[in-house]
Amino acid sequence: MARLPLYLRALTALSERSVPTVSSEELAAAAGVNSAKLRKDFSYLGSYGTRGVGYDVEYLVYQISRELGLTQDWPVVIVGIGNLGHALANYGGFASRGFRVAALLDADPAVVGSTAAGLPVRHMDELEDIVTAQQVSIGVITTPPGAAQQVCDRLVEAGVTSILNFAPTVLTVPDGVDVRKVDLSIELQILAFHEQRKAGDEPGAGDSVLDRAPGPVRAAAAKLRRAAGGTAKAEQAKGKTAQGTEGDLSAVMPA
Amino acid sequence: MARLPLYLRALTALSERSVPTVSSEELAAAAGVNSAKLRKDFSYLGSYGTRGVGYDVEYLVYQISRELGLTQDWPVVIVGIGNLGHALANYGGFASRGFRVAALLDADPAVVGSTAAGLPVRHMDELEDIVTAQQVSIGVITTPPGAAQQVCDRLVEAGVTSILNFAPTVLTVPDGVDVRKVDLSIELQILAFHEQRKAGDEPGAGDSVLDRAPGPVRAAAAKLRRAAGGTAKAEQAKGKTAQGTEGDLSAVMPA
DNA sequence: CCATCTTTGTGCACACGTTCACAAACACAT
DNA sequence: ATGTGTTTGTGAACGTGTGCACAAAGATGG
Ligand SMILES: NC(=O)c1ccc[n+]([C@@H]2O[C@H](COP(=O)([O-])OP(=O)(O)OC[C@H]3O[C@@H](n4cnc5c(N)ncnc54)[C@H](O)[C@@H]3O)[C@@H](O)[C@H]2O)c1
Ligand SMILES: NC(=O)c1ccc[n+]([C@@H]2O[C@H](COP(=O)([O-])OP(=O)(O)OC[C@H]3O[C@@H](n4cnc5c(N)ncnc54)[C@H](O)[C@@H]3O)[C@@H](O)[C@H]2O)c1
Repeated sequence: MARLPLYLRALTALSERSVPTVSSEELAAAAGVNSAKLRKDFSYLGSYGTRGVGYDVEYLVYQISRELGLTQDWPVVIVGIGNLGHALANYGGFASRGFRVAALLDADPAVVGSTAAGLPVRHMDELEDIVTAQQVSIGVITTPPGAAQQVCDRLVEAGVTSILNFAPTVLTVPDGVDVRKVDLSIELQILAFHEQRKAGDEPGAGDSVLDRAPGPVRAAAAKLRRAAGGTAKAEQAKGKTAQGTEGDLSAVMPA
Repeated sequence: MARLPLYLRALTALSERSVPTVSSEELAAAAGVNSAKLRKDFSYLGSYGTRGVGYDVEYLVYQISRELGLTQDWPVVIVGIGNLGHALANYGGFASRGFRVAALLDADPAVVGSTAAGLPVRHMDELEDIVTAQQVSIGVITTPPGAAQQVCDRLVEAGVTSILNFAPTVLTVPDGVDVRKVDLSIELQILAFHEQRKAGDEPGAGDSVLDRAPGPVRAAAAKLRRAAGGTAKAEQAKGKTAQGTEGDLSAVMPA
């Protein structure tokens, strides 16, 4: 399950404080989940606790680490050493969790050759050699969105079977390849959505009348919109033209 | 729903190519979801398409933007201008999606006063004033994990009601405050988990014998572990001591 | 050795999200 | 105006994940 890393983090914190055992209740509180869920997770995992006492912290740490494959360390390549790539390269939290940065890669000759976090930035041409030689199976993509799919293809071709994608792009990969994406804009948009909910429910304060009208009015409205060659009421959209870096909202009010 | 931003991104891409309408099938493919799911999302949202034709791209873009609260722009503060804070400050994708960086904040005097992405880094003391004056409701935490809860408390106290947390910490907040977390280590660990699954199922290759034995052997094993004062078989763990930056795996083999 | 108390492991019901499949609705050509 | 083709909107079945609640298991104290 996806909650194991959470448990592991809570457990290691306890381990550092030399706590010998935890009850499911305590651990669940520390990890921010339901205690029944935690117990079910552990039972499904096969790890056994002791009734009346709880779980042995050290044993669980080892069990979960093993289950997650953290008893071995995983070489990782980072492709696209810009703002985000630099930050990731400098991040110490990876090494401490069993992930080793095998190489930093970029296509820009101006970036290639510089160092980040003590590692040299190497050229994309070396990708295949590096992946093969060091048996890299995990790749991190921090290139601009336009290059992401192309980089992804090369990674997969070279033998990478797990990809962590930071570019706001939907990657298509063959079966057997796992992709996880981290999209900061989406996170913020979700927050904004809830934020708006809190601040009273009057989203547009105007055009909801037609849209919520049932029956034949709907068809009329649709026809109207199409006839106008676009959004009939887009004039209500803010004048913010936003010279989109990725050009996402740049066309709320089209030409 | 959490998929609206995805749809929005696909739709804006279409909008830039001046595509007037899309079928649910096409859009679903572009967003990487099931078409029925997409239709249900839209119907739940209240936006109407036209049967036999599809959805009006511009109209949908506006509708979703409005639903997400993207017709207004949201001031955001970033706290902790280290590696990650810098990267976020430099990221243009926020501004283009309706998010404006209201201020960069840090506690370190060595960092305060420098500039990042053209903005000055200001001291934490100014937090309350900034949040109040600019009516900031969204805060981003990129401090070390130890400071995260404390920073979170101050943000909430100042009036922030939505928090995006990059520190590997479970934040506790009062009701009415939303927290979303982005944890890169967890993402990598999940990938490693699946990666291990692919590479044959022999996680420990040794100690699974006892653990999977049913019946009274379980109790014996548990007793044994407790008596040994820790993991009876942790000796099988790799010798990698990992001088943990956050000290996460540093205690797989305890003292 | 027995009683009591704590905590696990899990059966079960429930709620939610997902997917299929199809009728109604609309466009378009004739 | 009518038929045909396309696509939406949604009812209903399905699978999954979640949480309650409780019996069994073991610890602990007498
Ligand atoms: N910076 C952030 O905080 C942030 C936040 C959210 C999302 N993102 C996303 O992460 C990605 C990277 O962001 P960034 O700010 O670091 O951008 P950036 O422009 O600073 O860095 C991109 C790097 O990728 C390299 N690159 C370009 N094409 C390449 C190719 N074909 N092969 C290899 N390398 C190539 C460039 O040379 C550059 O060094 C973008 O997709 C962005 O949308 C960034
Ligand atoms: N860098 C990454 O790629 C990365 C990846 C995953 C997670 N993270 C997490 O993000 C967080 C930041 O990472 P980083 O690499 O940028 O760390 P960093 O050490 O480079 O930056 C942290 C910044 O926070 C500031 N700070 C410390 N205490 C503060 C306080 N009480 N109030 C305000 N500011 C304070 C520091 O002065 C520093 O500038 C960490 O929790 C880390 O675990 C980072």
